[in-house]
Formats: sequence, structure tokens, C-alpha cells
Amino acid sequence: MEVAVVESPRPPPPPPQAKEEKRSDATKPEIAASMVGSALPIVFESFPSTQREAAAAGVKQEERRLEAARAEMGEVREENERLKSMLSRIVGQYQSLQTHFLDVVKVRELASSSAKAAAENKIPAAPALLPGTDDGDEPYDDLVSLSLGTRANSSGGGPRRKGHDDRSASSSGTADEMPNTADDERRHQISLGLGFARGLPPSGTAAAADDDKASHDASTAPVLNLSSDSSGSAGDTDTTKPALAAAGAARKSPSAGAGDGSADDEVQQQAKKARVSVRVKCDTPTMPDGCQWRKYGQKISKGNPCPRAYYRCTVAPHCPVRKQVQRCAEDTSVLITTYDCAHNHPLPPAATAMASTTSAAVAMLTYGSTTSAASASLVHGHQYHSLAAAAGLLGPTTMVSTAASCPTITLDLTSPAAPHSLVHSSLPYAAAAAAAAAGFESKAVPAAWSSGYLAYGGAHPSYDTKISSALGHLFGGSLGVPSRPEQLYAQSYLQRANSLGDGHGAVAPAVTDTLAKAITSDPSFQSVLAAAITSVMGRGGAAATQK
DNA sequence: CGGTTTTGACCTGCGC
DNA sequence: GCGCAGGTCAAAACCG
Repeated sequence: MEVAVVESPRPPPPPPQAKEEKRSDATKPEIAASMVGSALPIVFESFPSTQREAAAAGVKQEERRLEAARAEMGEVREENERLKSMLSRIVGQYQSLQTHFLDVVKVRELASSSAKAAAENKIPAAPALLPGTDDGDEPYDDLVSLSLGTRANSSGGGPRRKGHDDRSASSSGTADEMPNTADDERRHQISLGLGFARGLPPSGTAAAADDDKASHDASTAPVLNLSSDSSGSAGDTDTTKPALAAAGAARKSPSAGAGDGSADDEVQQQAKKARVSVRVKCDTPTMPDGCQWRKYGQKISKGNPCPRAYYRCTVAPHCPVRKQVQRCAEDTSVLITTYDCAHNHPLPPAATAMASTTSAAVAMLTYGSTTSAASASLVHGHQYHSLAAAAGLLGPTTMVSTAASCPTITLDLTSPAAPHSLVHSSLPYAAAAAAAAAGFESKAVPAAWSSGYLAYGGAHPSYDTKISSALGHLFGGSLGVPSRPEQLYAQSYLQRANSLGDGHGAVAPAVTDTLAKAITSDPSFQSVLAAAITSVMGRGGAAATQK
């Protein structure tokens, strides 16, 4: 349980009142006691002897207040315990699900190999989990939707990628570029089932191995193709469309895409393609996200009289992260900040919130998948947490767009939350996550979570749990949107995660709705929630993995 | 003096 | 091929 270690990374340069708000429950009694202890003597000394009765009455009043405070702290502690147990239950369910999933994958693997050996002998393994598996050669396609739209790269071609689609389509049926079918299929399976998309080589082999599957994938599991829009296609690592920073980065290090890139290179290559846009009401020239930025350009873009400023991260010399800042043409009080890429360096604590959010969104867009915690290397572990954060915490009104040259997640933090959004919080989550994983142009889901998150930035004293404060600081807590009802958000979210499994609205398109159903079915949803909380609370570790 | 901002020029991709 | 728009570069100016 990471709950116990959450308090250590205390990110933001704390404003005085915020510091008070973020004290853990465990420290509260001592704090309160010390406060009372220091206050009482003053009370005694400051009262003249002639007013001892009044002083005594005051003492009694203080004691009553102390009792009340203790009772309140007891409640808070109880609440915290309840949340902890809930979280541990969720984590347990996630692990059991994962174990079960691995078993299923194994069974399918065995079934596949035996099916090939027995020629036409199909083994209907795990039909409940794998409906519609009608081709023995691709037994895992349908698994994808069960694992948050994974196998980003294995599909060998994104729905929007120009030319490469044609290439993969035209290459259908030519298996001469298939060096090791079994091996590729294995990777394919891994990527499908456990979201090892990152581990897949974006170059020829994976895509080529899928050549005869690509068309099928595109039709049966189009939701998987988002990430391949980025760089997962055959041999296009050096010809990918430069999405903002990608152009500059490619210019600076053209060899990065040409070679047989390391995992990190691939990660960066892929991460460069996705963008996260944040809309927030802000008076300052830029949104205070805790990072250090250097302005390197400014342009007047068409359709907006407000200039667009270009910033580069200066925390590390070669950090690829860039951001564009532009005021909304319709409402100049709204600041639109678009982040690109992921930081390749440890972040200052104050910056980890937004950075993890954006990189999480990038990760989700880029890979559309989570990796197995069991196999978590540093990189994979980061991916795991990132996706979790993205899927679970991209709560604010979220739009996923692939209309541009690269997929973009837009977080609209300008609209206040509607009360009902608490009740239906899971749907927007699922729709957003599914849409993000799918890479489809998706209608913005009125999740209106922003207040739910931001409210925790204010950290109501009675709800000063680690979880809530961690959630609250996702966006730095500096964007405070006052909304008391949303302070119940986390609780209702958790409770709903337990009681979920029913209807979904008709907000999302059909495909994403299918994914939404898969995602919001209890175990996955809860696991994502648990991972999300773990991710947020373990920012320190996440920052370390961002190296 | 070092770091940041400004700003015009340049590069690249895309649509016609 | 041409023009447009977006993005980046880099020298000069600015600032603490």
C-alpha cells in the first residue's frame, strides 16, 4: 500500500494555508494537541485571578472544542482507514484480474499453437472474454478492447496515417517481410494483452508481421490504431509527420529516428506525437505549472488575434518538452496551453502534477495501453503509472482529437462541475479513456471533473486524506475552483467503482462505447482507479522513472 | 554577465 | 509548383 508513503513527496512550494491543509491525518492529533497545549497556558496567564470563573468556563469551552476536534479527527481517521481498505481491495482485485488475464493469455497461446499443429483444430478458450474470435491466427484482437485499447503499434498502421495505410494495405498478402511469424505473433499477443506496445519495435518487423492482419485489425479493432498514428509503422521512424516538437527534435537529432533506436528513443519518438491541451482561466501570461520554460518564439496564428507563444522546457538541457500558450479568441481570459512530449528528466516537485498528467495523456494517446505491473521495468513502470493517471485522472471535460497531425487531448478546466457529474463520473472517464485509446475524434464528454479535482486542491480539512490531497494536487492545486459538493468526489468515485457495471450513456460513439463498457466493467475500472491513485500518490517514484 | 525575451528570417508540410 | 500557415532558429535587445 502506497498510502503510507504518500506524504513524503511534498511537491508545491506550499502556501501557508495549503501547508496546514495538507497535514496527514496521522499528524493531526499531535498538531491539535500541541496547539491546544500551547494555547491553554496563555489562557490561564492572561486571565486575572478575579476572573477565574470565567477562565474556568473558557477552559471548559476549550475542552469541549478539543473533544469535538478529537471526534472529528476520529472520523477523519476512520474515513482514511475506509479509503485505505477500499484501495487495498481495489488493488487486490486488479492483481487478481491481472493474474487471471495472464492465465487467459497463456491458455490462448497454448490453444493457438496447438491449433496450428492440429490444423483447423480450434480450441474455444475463454469464450466469455474473447467473443468473436473467428480467426485462429489472431486470437487476441478482441482482447484489446478489454485492456484499454492496447497494442497501439502492433496494428501496423494508424487510421489517419497517410500513405502508410496504403502501404500496409497494399502489402497485404505478401508475407516475405515476415521474419519470424511466431515471434511476431508472440509480441503481438503481448502487446494486445498486456499493453507492451512500448516494447514493440516500431520498425518493420511488427508492422510487417501484421501485414495480413492489418486490414482485419482496422476493421475489427479500429480502436487500436491511434498510436500507430504516431510512429509504430514500418520503417517510418524517420519520416513521421513532424508534430510540433517532433519536427524540431528530428531536426536536432536526425539520427534518432534513423537508427535502430533504443527503447528510450522509441519512447521519445512515440511520445512526441501526442499532445495535451489544457484550457484554463488564467490571468497570468502562462499557466503556473511548476516547470521552467524559456520562450523561443511567438507567432500570430490564423483565426486568433492573440499571439501564440512557444516555450521550451529548460529544466534539462535536452528536454524535448515544449508548450504553446495562446489565449482563446472567444474568451481572452481562457489560456490554452498545449504540451508536447514528455520530460526526460526528474521534475521539480511542483511540476510533477501537471507533467505527469500531460505525459500520462501523451502516454495514453501514444500507446493506448498499460503495461503489466508484473513486468514493470522503470520504463514500463512509468508507462503503467502514466496510463493509469491518464485514464483515471483525465477527468476534466476531455476531448480527444486526432483531426490534427497528431492526437490531442484537450482538458477543459474552465467549466464548473455539474452535480450530476459525480454520479456519472465513470462514464466520462470511460468514454474519455476509450476515446483516447481509440484515437477517434470523439465528442467532448461533459465530464466536468475539473472541479472535482481542483476542489481537492483546497483540501477540505475533514477530507484531508492522502488520496484526496494527492488527487487535488494533480493540477497543482493552484487553479482553485471552489465547489464543496465535489469534495465528495473521490468517495463517490470509489463507491461507484465498487457498484459499477451497469448502464452507460449514449454519449460516446459506438466503438468507444464498446470500449467504455469493457473499461468500466468492474475489475478494470477499479484497477485503473487504484493505479491512478497509486500513480498520483507515488509521484516521487514516477518522477524518478521519468529519467 | 548570464539568462531570457523579442522578432524577423527560415524551414517544412500541406492544400490548391 | 506555388502560396500559406505553423513551427523553429538565432541574433539582438533586455533584464536582474
